[in-house]
Amino acid sequence: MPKPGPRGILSDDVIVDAALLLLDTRGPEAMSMRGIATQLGVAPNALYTYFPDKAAVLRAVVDRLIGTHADLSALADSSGLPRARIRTLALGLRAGLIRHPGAASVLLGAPMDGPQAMLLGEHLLSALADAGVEGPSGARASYLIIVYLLGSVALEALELDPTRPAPPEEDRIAARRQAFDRVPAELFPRTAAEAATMATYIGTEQFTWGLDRLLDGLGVPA
Amino acid sequence: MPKPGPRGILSDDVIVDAALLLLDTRGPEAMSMRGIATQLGVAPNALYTYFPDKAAVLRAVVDRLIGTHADLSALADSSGLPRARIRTLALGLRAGLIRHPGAASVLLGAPMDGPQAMLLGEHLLSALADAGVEGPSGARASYLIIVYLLGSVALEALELDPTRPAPPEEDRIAARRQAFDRVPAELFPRTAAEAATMATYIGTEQFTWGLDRLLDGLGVPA
DNA sequence: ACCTGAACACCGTTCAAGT
DNA sequence: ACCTGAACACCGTTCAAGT
Repeated sequence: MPKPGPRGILSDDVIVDAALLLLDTRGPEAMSMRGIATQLGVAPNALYTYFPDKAAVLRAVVDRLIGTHADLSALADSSGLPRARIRTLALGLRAGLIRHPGAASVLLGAPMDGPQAMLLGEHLLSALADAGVEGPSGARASYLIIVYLLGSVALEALELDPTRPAPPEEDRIAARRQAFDRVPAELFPRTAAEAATMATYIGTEQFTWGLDRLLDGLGVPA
Repeated sequence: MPKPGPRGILSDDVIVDAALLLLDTRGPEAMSMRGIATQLGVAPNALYTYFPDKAAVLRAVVDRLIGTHADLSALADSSGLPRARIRTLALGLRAGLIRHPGAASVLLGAPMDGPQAMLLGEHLLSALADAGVEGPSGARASYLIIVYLLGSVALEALELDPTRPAPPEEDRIAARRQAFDRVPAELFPRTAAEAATMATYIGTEQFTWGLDRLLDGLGVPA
């Protein structure tokens, strides 16, 4: 326990690093102000020099996740087809976020108003405009895509253990299949009948299928 | 502080009632095991006779919210057009959930595997089948609609004060408009240009627009 | 400005005990 | 089976103080 005073260890970035490490290794509950401080070898209240409260730390974590996993260069590459660019962005961002099994509860618990989130929105509007979806429709469409992306990740993350890396997709689907096979067909006949498909709700395949239906509905040409 | 022993006050339902009351009046953070117990005039650990842990209470709260606000009778009424039935269900459920400003964080934090959620899924499959969306596509489509619904509510709830009833929609849109008017046009030109539409992201209008695009993409006839 | 020590008002959960 | 009292190991945040 050293004396008080500047030690030159802490910064916004270092605090977000420590928060993410805790999130990935020990889950969202471990991402506490006290936990982060301990991780950094610092008193709990030292963090309050850099962030006004825990909510501010969470917002910074959200922006970091988006900045790290949203491939804006692919989205911005105007030589590619707009639909392909949007698909690449969405599939990559989803995959990156799923790799942080505890991230979903943070993503939908803190507003996406950081600089990286704004940048993502800007590029998305641009790609949609290239696809002919412009003006108010473009704005609505970009929000719709974000809602779908975050909603998918959140629902999928509910079945993951936030304290460990996500298992291979086939294992997760097999686990779901077992769960749906136990659904009583007398009470829920249609659910039971589609148990095999229900099991593939999660995963890249369902996400891609839904994204394509969405882009169809938005009139983004294939 | 009475003596220990049965008092005939507690039950699963009464505990969920108290949890919802706290959620609506004092926000998700107030919905604690200790808070619920105090609300019921009972020792904190008394709840553990009825629920194994807090997560189980949250699952029960989620199922109650769905059961209360999902109008299954309208969805099941096979005399109506399938698309209209699905729209009525989705719009009603969204409106009901938004009325609990703190509910979103709970909805996407606990799995939707309760009996009311299963029943909703079953009816949704049925309405989609009536619209010609059957088999695996029907299963995928029903999940897509749920993702959109919950994602919308969650993102919209981020801007609400969970400790107070949601203000009128026009007030919320006006507040958003002011926020978007402050977006620097040099950094985010497209975002700034669409500020007026961005402000209407939230609300019934955006939700309805997105739902219709979704149903279009799913091939549900209008 | 940057950090510590100590404290305040909370958590979820468990364990032993009483009726 | 149903409930209490007391305790354990935690939280976020604030305040006064030291460098």
